[in-house]
Amino acid sequence: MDWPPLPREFYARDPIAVARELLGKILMRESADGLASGRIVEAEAYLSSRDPACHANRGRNRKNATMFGPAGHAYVYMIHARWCLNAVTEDVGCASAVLIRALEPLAGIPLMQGRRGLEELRDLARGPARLCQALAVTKALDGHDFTLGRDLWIATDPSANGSPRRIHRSRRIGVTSAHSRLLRFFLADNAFVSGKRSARRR
DNA sequence: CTACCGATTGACT
DNA sequence: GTCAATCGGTAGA
Repeated sequence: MDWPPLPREFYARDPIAVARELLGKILMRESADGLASGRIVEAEAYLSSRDPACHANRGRNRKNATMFGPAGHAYVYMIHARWCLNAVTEDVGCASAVLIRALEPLAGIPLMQGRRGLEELRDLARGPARLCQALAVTKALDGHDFTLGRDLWIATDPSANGSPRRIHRSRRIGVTSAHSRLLRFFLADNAFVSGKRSARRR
């Protein structure tokens, strides 16, 4: 079974559409340690200059430069001493992105358990920094091209067979500005979605 | 060089 | 529900 990467066109669109459609896709990570993967169950859209919470809102700098580049690349940044992973969306210069917030672990679970230092499946990748630790995603992968289909990429789940999924939307977690905007998307009733119980409901 | 920040997490009541 | 540790990046002196 192979896992072809989503094409550039998937990412080169409105980040809200990309965030919604990333739900149910498989995030793949291949490193020297082996393969690990998980189903994306939660994502948030960040809308560039039209979104005060977006890192690119105040213009380009060294840290956010990847967001200003082409869609389909990884934007990795650090918050509270932890790494978080985004997919760059829209056109070059737009600087919008989708934050991948939680995974349901699929392959390489012992590898993820080792990296996280715990066993509990539900805690391995429930949260943006936890999933980066579980998949060994660091600044070294900032700017990485997801469409290459190696190291780090996103694929369609062949077992998903297009079955409709219930998607809920809510306020984004943790942001201090534009708090009221409903730009967080997650699979309803999925145990691997982050946040308190109240944040797992619409 | 120091000071400050944060799209978080984990431990706690 | 609350709260503080976390530390690399960045800005500014």
